[in-house]
Amino acid sequence: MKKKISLRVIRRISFYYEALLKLDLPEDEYVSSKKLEEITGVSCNQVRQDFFYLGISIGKQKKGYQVKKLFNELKRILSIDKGAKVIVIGAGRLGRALSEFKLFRVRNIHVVALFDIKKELVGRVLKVNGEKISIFHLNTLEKFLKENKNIKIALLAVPENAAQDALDILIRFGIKGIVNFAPIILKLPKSAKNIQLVNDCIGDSLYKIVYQIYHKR
Amino acid sequence: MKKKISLRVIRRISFYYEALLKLDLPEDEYVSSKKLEEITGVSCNQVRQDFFYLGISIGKQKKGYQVKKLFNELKRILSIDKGAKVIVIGAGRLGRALSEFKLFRVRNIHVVALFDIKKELVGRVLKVNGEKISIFHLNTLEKFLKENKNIKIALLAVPENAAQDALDILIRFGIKGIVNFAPIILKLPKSAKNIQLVNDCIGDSLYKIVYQIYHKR
DNA sequence: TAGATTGTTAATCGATTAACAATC
DNA sequence: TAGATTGTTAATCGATTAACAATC
Repeated sequence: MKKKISLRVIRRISFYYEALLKLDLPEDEYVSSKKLEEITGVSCNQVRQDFFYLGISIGKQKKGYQVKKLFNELKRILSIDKGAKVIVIGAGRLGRALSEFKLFRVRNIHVVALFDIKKELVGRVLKVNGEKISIFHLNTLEKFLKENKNIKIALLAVPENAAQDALDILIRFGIKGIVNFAPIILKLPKSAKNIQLVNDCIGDSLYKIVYQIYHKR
Repeated sequence: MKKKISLRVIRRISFYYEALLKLDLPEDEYVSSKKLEEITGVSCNQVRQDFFYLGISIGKQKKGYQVKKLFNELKRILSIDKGAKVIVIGAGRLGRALSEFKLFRVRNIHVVALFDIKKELVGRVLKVNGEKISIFHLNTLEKFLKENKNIKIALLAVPENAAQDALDILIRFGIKGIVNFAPIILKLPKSAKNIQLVNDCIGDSLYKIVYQIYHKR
């Protein structure tokens, strides 16, 4: 599939999916774009535009979209059934918070291991929803990834000064997708081909609020 | 000030500011938009466009922007000198991670207290950069805010099912700006006037990575 | 039938990129 | 002077909103 997708579209698709989950309607029920607007706050025009863009054309005039079918389409786009196993680099508070992030479960995304270099963290085991997740030493990462070829995604939650090094290591060991939560903009080395990197600047929204509070008219 | 500002502009302004911090140049040195492009990855055209939009016109042809002056402008826009005291609702891992988030310090943003309802959390004291931050019971929030009128901003890091209630409480007690980190889209009640709310969906970037990994060509 | 809702196109809006005269 | 860099305008690009024919 060649279609480029923006973070905004992914976000809205997520809203629709979560809205359906929340509604918990019978599978043969229908929801209209208008109904989705009510729940998600996304305008019905935008909803239909998104569906059109993504090739979802299962609507019935006067009724809307059958819950079951829509679920399937959204699941397909979000790869919910395939899910994903991810690792977290950095087992500080942020890394651990991400590991237990509830919404990841709904998306079938599982944190399977954390890595750190701090003695006092390595060896600890987190319990998340009954599953045990171990914190390993970073120098065992290469071995770990060789034994777990299906892991392609890493979340980076290390301190700012360790982030670029960690990124290089991840790429070297074959990770294909990285979300950087460290407060620094990382860039992919030119040599990195087919690697996906997103910088997630956690504080941004707060800075906007601060701006608005101080600059409000 | 009436000028609307987008999250993207705020983000880039933050980049510029952090880039200057990192460069740590003498105050009378100059940086050009080209130089800022190198460090931040934002194109020099965008840099100048942003400065133009925000009324920063301190550049000298052939030289660029004097570090000291640019610092002052960026500080002014980001209200760095004023800073902000904020509270965190929810003292789980996410709430605690936010409380110790390093980058907030650079922005002169201080978490001064956390609130929760869990017995085992209430009364605990976090140590962040030498400062002590207490976890109080949520039912002491009203009193706390009455005694600390300067606190206008709250970060919401409670579980999904508690988020809407917590938002209502915050508004009732006079909070003016809220960043919601709970995995749910909150909406302001119609009665809420002059309240700023931003939903910060922490997982989004990961979902995009997952999409790209599975749909890459 | 009349009303509601889709799929799709067109119009608008906003954000980014490009261009360039001014000038140090 | 020639080259570099600004401030600003214009062109382009992308995303959202509006409109509406089709039709159940």
